[in-house]
Amino acid sequence: MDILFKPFIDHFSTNQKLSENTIAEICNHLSVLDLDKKYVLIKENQRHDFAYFVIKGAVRSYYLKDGVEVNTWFALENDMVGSLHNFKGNPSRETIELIENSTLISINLKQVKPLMFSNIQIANFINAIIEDYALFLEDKIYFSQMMSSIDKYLILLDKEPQIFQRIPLTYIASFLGISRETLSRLRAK
Amino acid sequence: MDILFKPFIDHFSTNQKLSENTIAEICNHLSVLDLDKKYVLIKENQRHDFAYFVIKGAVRSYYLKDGVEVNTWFALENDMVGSLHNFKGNPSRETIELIENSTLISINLKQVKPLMFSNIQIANFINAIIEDYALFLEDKIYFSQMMSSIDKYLILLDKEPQIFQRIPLTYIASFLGISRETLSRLRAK
DNA sequence: GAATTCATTTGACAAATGTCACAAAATCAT
DNA sequence: ATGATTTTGTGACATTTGTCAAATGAATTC
Repeated sequence: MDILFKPFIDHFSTNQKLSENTIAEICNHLSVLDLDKKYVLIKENQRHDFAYFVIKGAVRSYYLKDGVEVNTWFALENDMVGSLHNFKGNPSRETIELIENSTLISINLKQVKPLMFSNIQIANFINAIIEDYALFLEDKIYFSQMMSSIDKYLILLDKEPQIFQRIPLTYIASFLGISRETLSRLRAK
Repeated sequence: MDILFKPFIDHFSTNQKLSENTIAEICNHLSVLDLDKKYVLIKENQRHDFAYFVIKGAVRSYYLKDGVEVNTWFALENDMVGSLHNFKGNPSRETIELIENSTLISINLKQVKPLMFSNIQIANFINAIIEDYALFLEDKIYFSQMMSSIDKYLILLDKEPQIFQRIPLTYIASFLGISRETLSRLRAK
C-alpha cells in the first residue's frame, strides 16, 4: 500500500478492523495526485464520479450566480471533496478548484461502490465515509441556517483559524453569504 | 410483518433483495405510532436516538432564536425524521413537533446499527437510508445557499404545492429565512 | 354560532446590507 | 526591485428587509 493512502484508510476504519485483503481491494481504486494551484478538479455542469481526499493543500468550491463566483466551502487537510449528487450521475452544481498546490487521493467511487454488496467490510467502510459526510452536511446547515453572519465569522475564526491565513477574505465573504465590504466592516470591530 | 412497515422497508431496499430473516430482524426494532397534532417527538437540547418515517401526516422541525421559533424543515408522507447529530449522542439542536395527527414508524437506531457489522444486508439497508439522507441534505443546502428567497418560494410552490395547503405561511416564511411580512409581500406579486 | 384564538395582509418607518467608486495595501511575476 | 495584478478597506448612497402596529380574514373551541 502506498504510504500516502494510510491516513485515508485509517480515517474511515475507526469502528472496524479491515483485513489485509479488503485494504488491498480498496487501494486498487485509489491514486495519488499532485496538482497545482488553480487546477480545476470538477467543472460546473459536467458529470464526474470521483471523490477526493486532501492529503495536503486547500480546495474551494464555487458556482456562478449572474456571472459572479459564489463560494460554497473550503476543504483542507483530511477533508473529503465530492458530492453524492454528482455520483448519482447528475451534472455538478459547483466548480471545484485548488487554492494551493495540493496532494490528493482520488477514489474511483464507481468501481468501489458495487463491492459493498459482496464485502461487508467495504460496506461499512463506505458507510463510515457517507456518515461522516452527512454529519458534515448537518453541521454546514446548522452553521448557515442558525447563525447570523457575525456569529459565523467568529466561529470560523475560532474553529478554523487556518482558513483566514490561507483563503482570501473575498472567498470567505461570499461563503458567509455577505458582500466583501460588509465582512470588511465586521472585521473593523 | 405489520403491513404498515412495508413502505419503509421497500423504500430503502431498491438496490438489493432482503431475505425474510433480515426483514424480520429489522422489524423487531420498528413500531407504529399514532400521535396527535402538536405532539413533540424530540425536544431541543434533549438526547434522543430514534428515527421516524412518516406514513401519514406532517411534521415540522424548529429551534428557538431569541425566543422566536425558527422553522428548519417539514416532513410529509414517506419522509424520514431524525438526525445523525442526535444519534451520535449530542443533545438535539431542534424541536420536532407534529403539525397534523400522524402515523409514524419509529426506528430504534441504537439497536439496529450494531447489526450492520454482522449482516451485510442490514449494512446496505442502513447505507441506503444514510445515502438518501445525505442527498436530502445536499439538496437542502443547494436550495438554501444558491437561491434567493423568491426563487425558493417559487420552487417550493412548484415542487411541493401540498406544503402550502398543509403548513401555515408563518412557518414557511421562517423556513425561507424571511419575515412573514416579506413573504406576504412577495406573494402579492 | 358566537367568541376567541390564530394567520395573513398592509402601511410607516428604521436598520442592515448591498452597490458603486476609489484608495491603500499586499502579493505576484518578470 | 518594480510594475502589474490582486486583495482589502472606506465613504456615500440606494435598496432591501425587518420591526412595530393595526386591521382583516380564517379557523377552532365551547
